[in-house]
Amino acid sequence: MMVTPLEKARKDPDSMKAKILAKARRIFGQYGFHGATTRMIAEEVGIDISTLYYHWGEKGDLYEAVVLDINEDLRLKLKEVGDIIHGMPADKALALSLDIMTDYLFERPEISNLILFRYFGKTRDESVLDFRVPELVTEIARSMGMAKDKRNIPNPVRLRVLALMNFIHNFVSGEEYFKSMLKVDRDEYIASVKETVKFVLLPAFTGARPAGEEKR
Amino acid sequence: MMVTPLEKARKDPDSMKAKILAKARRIFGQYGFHGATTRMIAEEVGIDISTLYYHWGEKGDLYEAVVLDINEDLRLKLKEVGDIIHGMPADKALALSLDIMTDYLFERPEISNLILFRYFGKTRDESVLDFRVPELVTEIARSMGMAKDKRNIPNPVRLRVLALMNFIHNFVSGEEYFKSMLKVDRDEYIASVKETVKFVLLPAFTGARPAGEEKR
DNA sequence: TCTTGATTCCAACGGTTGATGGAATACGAA
DNA sequence: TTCGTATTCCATCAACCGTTGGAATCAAGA
Repeated sequence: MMVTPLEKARKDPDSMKAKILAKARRIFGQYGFHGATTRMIAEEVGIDISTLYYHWGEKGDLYEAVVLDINEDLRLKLKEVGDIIHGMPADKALALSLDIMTDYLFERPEISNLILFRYFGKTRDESVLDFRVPELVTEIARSMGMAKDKRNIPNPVRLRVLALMNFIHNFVSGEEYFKSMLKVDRDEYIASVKETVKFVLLPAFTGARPAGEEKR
Repeated sequence: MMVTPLEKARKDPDSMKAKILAKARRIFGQYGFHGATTRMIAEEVGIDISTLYYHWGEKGDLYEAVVLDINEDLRLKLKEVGDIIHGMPADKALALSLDIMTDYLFERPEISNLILFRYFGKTRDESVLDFRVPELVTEIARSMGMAKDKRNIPNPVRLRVLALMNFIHNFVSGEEYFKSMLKVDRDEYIASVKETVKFVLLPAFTGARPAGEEKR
């Protein structure tokens, strides 16, 4: 059984492979594929650039590993959330899921950054570093009970799930920009985001009215 | 009175300055600041790279011109929409605004791309190429009647307006990715996006229930 | 026609990037 | 110790980047 470098890194978080991967997540997340350089990453880890190449091969391969790594994190978290909300009424379940995921992503903004980069940016060479978004979308739709046939999620539902995920990603990735625009600190900002997320999403997805604002 | 290169280009759309600017919008939008190269832009226009430098100076200056150019387009369009919906009831006004802006942005996806790049990406050198988002947000909040005091928009309202704009930008910028995920063509995709936009946003912002889905 | 200025291209520059070969170093097995 | 393997660093490469000087070309007025 083949063990990939990524599996090794995830198994032993103290290994050099894992250290490089962790820094690479942050740098790629901040600057995107082209904006990040292998030298920046190596310097961040405190190693020579050739050590980085020794462990991860070329830049594109490291980037791919980062993408897969983040995918796996997200998958695990979604599963965890799915277990927590299991059996709850739909409106409570959604509100709680949104809060948990918002907190989680604010702790790991590279996840949101990288996913949005993947959606919106083109890479100069047309590599196909696939985020497993389709599977994640299916997973969410399933655990939120948004589709009757759990196997075949209809397109409108898919789009709504995407909208829901992106909604949070936007606020996480745009933190610096939006924070300075609103002139609030991080804690205030996160609280406001949670409020806004629920204000916009709950009515559409559960029929609940937001708490006493926007009189009809 | 000083006339900036940007003003010249906007005044005479057949000029070389304007041609370069138009291509630069698309390339910067697709690849971001670092992903785009001056050579790519020059090649797209069909000119030598030094001609580009003759007209626009260094890369950062061209990028700044692109940002300002797009800002102006967006401002004009928002004003136009503001006039159209003037006097309409809130729910009709919002629905119509969303449809118009969605169509508009799908015709000029570089706008959405560049705005999102600005939010989410860092540039290696910390230039402050400001999108006038705060002013645009104020403008929208005002014309949608989302704040009582038109001068001082409260933060929660600002965040909701941002959410509203980003909602559309996401689907416009992610077109390629999402289209292939849903396996639909462009027309179908745009129609679905419009539907989703209204499905999610109308309930929260106007209290309307989406048309006959999601029972209760 | 000659002149002048604006425009365009060719050729090249220094710096940075991704990437590699090979010499050191570390370290456990024998 | 000696060997062998895994790891790290130094030095360097070719390609590409942003940028510029200067020569050629064009357009229009004198």
